[in-house]
Amino acid sequence: MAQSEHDRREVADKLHSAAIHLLRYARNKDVLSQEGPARLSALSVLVFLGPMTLGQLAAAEQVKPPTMSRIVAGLKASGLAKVEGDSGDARRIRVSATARGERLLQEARERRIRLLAETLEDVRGPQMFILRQAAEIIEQALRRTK
Amino acid sequence: MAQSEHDRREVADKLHSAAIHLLRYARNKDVLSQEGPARLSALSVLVFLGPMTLGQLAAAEQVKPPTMSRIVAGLKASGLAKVEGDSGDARRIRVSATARGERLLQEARERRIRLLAETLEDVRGPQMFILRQAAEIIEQALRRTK
DNA sequence: CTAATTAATTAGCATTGCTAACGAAATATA
DNA sequence: TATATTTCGTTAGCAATGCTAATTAATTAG
Repeated sequence: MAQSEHDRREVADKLHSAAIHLLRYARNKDVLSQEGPARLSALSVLVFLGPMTLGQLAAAEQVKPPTMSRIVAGLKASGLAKVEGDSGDARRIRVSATARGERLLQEARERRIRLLAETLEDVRGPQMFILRQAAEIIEQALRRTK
Repeated sequence: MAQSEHDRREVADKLHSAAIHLLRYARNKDVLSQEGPARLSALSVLVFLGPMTLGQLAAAEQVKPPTMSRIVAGLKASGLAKVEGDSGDARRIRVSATARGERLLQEARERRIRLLAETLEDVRGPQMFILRQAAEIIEQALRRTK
């Protein structure tokens, strides 16, 4: 069954709106970590995907290298990430999360998730299943597009 | 059937991640409008909820008044919003979208939606239904929490 | 009529996005 | 091999967006 263009756009619009509202709500807790959203996001990439070069990190975060250069400098200054030279190519650097960075990220993540979970408190079993599937469908669709 | 705390957190985490990725992807097209995301978002509030004071707009966007003051100044400078004195309380201002603001917003919105709709191209009927329901469940849950 | 509150702005700071220009290192080519 | 090109990261400088503190003007309370 082919989906009509109209249906797809309507769902796209609703999803976009819901995503904005969900993140705006979750954002409030990130303030507690004393680190900005760009740094937390980059840190989470380092924690979950492991060490990588600055360019790879910039690509993963979809920002330009100069932007990531400053984000990494900030993480380094806060002791959340460390930077080593790449063995084999002296132009590259190897960025990785420190133990403190991993801890801080898990805490920030905990807070966000707890906040969102409270919001979902009244959502019942079948609806929870729908949400779980929806998240999976979205990620798959985005992966395909990339 | 009571949802376990563990399940709720897992779904919250997945939704958070999916929302981040979805918005990061959609963001790219907003560049075309030559207006930043904060201005487009404020403009959309004006377009869909109608004229309001600066304080109301700040509250709707969950930012502080000085931030909104500058956003409104930007919109005004671009001819996308206009500002009038409030009849009855000279401290207040009445902010509203101009015709050009409405047009630009619809165009930016169109681009975003079209981009996301393309991403959902391969999503079939039943899954589309899940996404539609998910968006609704999220909005409802957030409305209850607010 | 004064005092307190409220609405918006201004000033100043930090973060985060960009492009342009640069330096250093690696790779391709003549 | 020597030079040219490409690649990687940084620096400099701009704009947008978030904040708090302090100011101004208007309204409301006492």
